[in-house]
Amino acid sequence: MVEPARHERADAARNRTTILAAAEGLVAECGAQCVTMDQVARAAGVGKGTLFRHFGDRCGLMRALLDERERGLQEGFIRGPAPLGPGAPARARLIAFGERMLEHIEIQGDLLVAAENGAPGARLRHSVYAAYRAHVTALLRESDCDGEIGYVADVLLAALVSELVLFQRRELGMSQEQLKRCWGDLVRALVPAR
Amino acid sequence: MVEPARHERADAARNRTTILAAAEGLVAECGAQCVTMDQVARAAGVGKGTLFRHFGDRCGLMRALLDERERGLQEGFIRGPAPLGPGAPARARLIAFGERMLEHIEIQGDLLVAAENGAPGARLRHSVYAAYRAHVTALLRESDCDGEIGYVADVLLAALVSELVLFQRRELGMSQEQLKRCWGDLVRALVPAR
DNA sequence: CAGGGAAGCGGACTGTGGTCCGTATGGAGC
DNA sequence: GCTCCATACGGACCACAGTCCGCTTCCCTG
Repeated sequence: MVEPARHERADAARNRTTILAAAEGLVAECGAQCVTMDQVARAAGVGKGTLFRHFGDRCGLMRALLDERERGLQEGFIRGPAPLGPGAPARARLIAFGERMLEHIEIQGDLLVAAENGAPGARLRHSVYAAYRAHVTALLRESDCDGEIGYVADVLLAALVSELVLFQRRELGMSQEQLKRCWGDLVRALVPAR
Repeated sequence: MVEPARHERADAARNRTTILAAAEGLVAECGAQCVTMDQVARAAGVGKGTLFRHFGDRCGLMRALLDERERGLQEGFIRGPAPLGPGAPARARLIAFGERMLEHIEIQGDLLVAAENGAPGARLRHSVYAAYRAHVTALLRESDCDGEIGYVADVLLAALVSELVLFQRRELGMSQEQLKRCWGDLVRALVPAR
């Protein structure tokens, strides 16, 4: 999605950046929730068809807006410094993973919700979920977690779904520190100490 | 929603049942996913306004279709025989709770997804979620679960979100028995043995 | 530099969820 | 049975996501 598949034509590349800039501005201005595709197209001075050609659907556009930061996240998990990256024990890395995600949701919350709110199940089928799942699964395997590792990964990731986290933060009034503490307890309860 | 708020007018009551019957038929025929509100209105011989007056929105209609069965579920949790109902130790009740939910999802899966796919966070704010959350929270408290009980309840319920369960069943190819086993392991890991 | 064809563009169009408001009707009070 | 008005009805109407297709532009080839 972020790569120009083969040879992206000059006008297409120009349009993509224009659209992203316009979308970014509108989202900053009035929230991801209330930005419409027509608005973005108009703001970018581009036809609606072009919008959908580039990003597939609304969620695709939102994901594209998140893409850069999301890639930063993934870099941190894979190659960054411990305890997020390699070097620390798997359980500590899992805890750091969750805390990092919670911080990410804190900042990008609404955008994340907008990006996930697509066709039912689309979120789970998407490659981003697969990547997180693979990461968590690997860490679980590394720490000799008993039981079905894939299932535990799904449960852990379910605890980090942005819709739920925002509900806990805003509706239940939990603080971020509290959520991080709870996440740590959860991981410690599910993953043996080594 | 299921009660005639005060004195429901005769024509209104008639329409409600007609609509529910029509919707039920259409859903049975071609799946909850692909039934449109116009279709239901036409099939029930009723205006669209009437539809929305009675059920608020699409999700409301789907929830109404689920309502009877859902109420059966809740009855079972609260007053039914052990281990689902009172009498068994809390941890066993929690395990039974999850297994019952998994069976429910097995049967009502698509309808549940259609009923949950509303505005972001609406599912969590809805009274049905609150009821399940209260039930799980009470069982956790009863079993002297350490840590933030509310958080653990959210995590447990997140593992039972129908979107996720259907993904695990259909996309990951997990069997229902496997899911029940995993659920049991999850509860046992999070709840002390007493 | 010219020609041709593929890639891209735009905006009219469609389908769907949801609202609005003028009209019809049930049923309470007489 | 009659009157009256809160309640409910219906379908035209709106907003928005997503599609379609005739036209334009880019850029590769010779």
